[in-house]
Amino acid sequence: MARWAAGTPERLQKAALELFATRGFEQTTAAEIAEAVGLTERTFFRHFSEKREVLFHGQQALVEACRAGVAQAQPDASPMEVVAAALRAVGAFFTEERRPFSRARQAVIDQNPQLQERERHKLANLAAEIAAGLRDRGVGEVTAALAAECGMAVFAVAFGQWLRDDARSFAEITADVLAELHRLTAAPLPQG
Amino acid sequence: MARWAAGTPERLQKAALELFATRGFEQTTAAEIAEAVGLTERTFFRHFSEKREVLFHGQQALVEACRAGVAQAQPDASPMEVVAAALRAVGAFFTEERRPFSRARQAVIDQNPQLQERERHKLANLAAEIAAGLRDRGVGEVTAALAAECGMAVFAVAFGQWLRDDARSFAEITADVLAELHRLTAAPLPQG
DNA sequence: TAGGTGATGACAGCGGCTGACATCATCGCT
DNA sequence: AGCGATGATGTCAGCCGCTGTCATCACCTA
Repeated sequence: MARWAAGTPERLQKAALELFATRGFEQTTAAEIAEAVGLTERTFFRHFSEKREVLFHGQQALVEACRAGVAQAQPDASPMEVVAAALRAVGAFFTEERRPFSRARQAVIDQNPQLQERERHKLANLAAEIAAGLRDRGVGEVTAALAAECGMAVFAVAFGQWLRDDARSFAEITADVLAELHRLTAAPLPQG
Repeated sequence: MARWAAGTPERLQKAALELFATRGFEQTTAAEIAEAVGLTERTFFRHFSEKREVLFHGQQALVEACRAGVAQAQPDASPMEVVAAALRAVGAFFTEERRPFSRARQAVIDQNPQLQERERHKLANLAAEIAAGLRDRGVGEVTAALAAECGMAVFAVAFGQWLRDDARSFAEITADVLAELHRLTAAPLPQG
């Protein structure tokens, strides 16, 4: 057990989410979030490098799930198979219990461009992670980047669907969106 | 002709690019940029909503080229054909004369996460623009979003190549990357 | 020449974020 | 029990990004 009250980042995140939801992101100061859990502004910034980061705490697990998914793909898998493996692994992160929190969090993010920007940034990092994994497997630079970016595209679309559709799991939705991607690009381009 | 010295945003951008390149983005204050062209910090922020925006001045033309590309696509074009049309239109923006500037600008952006974040944000806006155009054509929500995001993926990869490869035009590279996308997704997934 | 318009300057102020130093609770060791 | 090490927190000062407000000044129009 910790010396100090454990879960400080989590408590800050919870308080921040509530304050952002009621007052809005910009109308909430870091000092107010800290005060809500009995801490000071300075301490807030010791736990989070930026005010926005308080909403992204815990996402490291997602990155690692993604990395693991890439690592576990068959050695002879094609780039898109590796990407699919990464997406399946990511499905383990977005469990059913997580959905309410994700929804509340997304509602806040949808209200603020700065937060959307941050979320995109995290997504891009995820893509870079996958691309690096692909390059390690000997996939060419351009192919790796493209496949990873497409994986990001699928993820972004699937995640949005997952938040809306209570009836389907993240894995199901992702599989559908991946299939849709293959359908979309099935016909060759006339001017290709 | 204007009442005041014309091209103030352009002059600020030029000064900013030079200062960012030598000192770095964070080590350069908005006041310094303004002072470099004989203006005050306050005036800088009248031209640019944020310090970062000084590097994105002029990109509205890109958005409009993109929009025009979508509009000019054949009425019966498939989603990916529309995306390809948008990418071709965007090629008109990245002319040969623009390459040196783009390269210098990118070198600065590559050095700073905040700027990378901003660039991704702009790219996402572009994708949203294309997606909206697709929806206007009756393409379903999910398909539109996915196709647009894939277009963004192709653009991101192609742009990187364009900066590196002096010998090829943006249009050529984009066509290649689009072809690569179709190659990547040609084989159906085993678990699809 | 007078008045309108719009870019700029000057100033005050908030909030995000950081560095530096002090404090204090807990842990491990004796 | 006592003691030093460790690490989270508090306190304070300060820079910078960014904004509101009002004054100023250049230029245009009549």
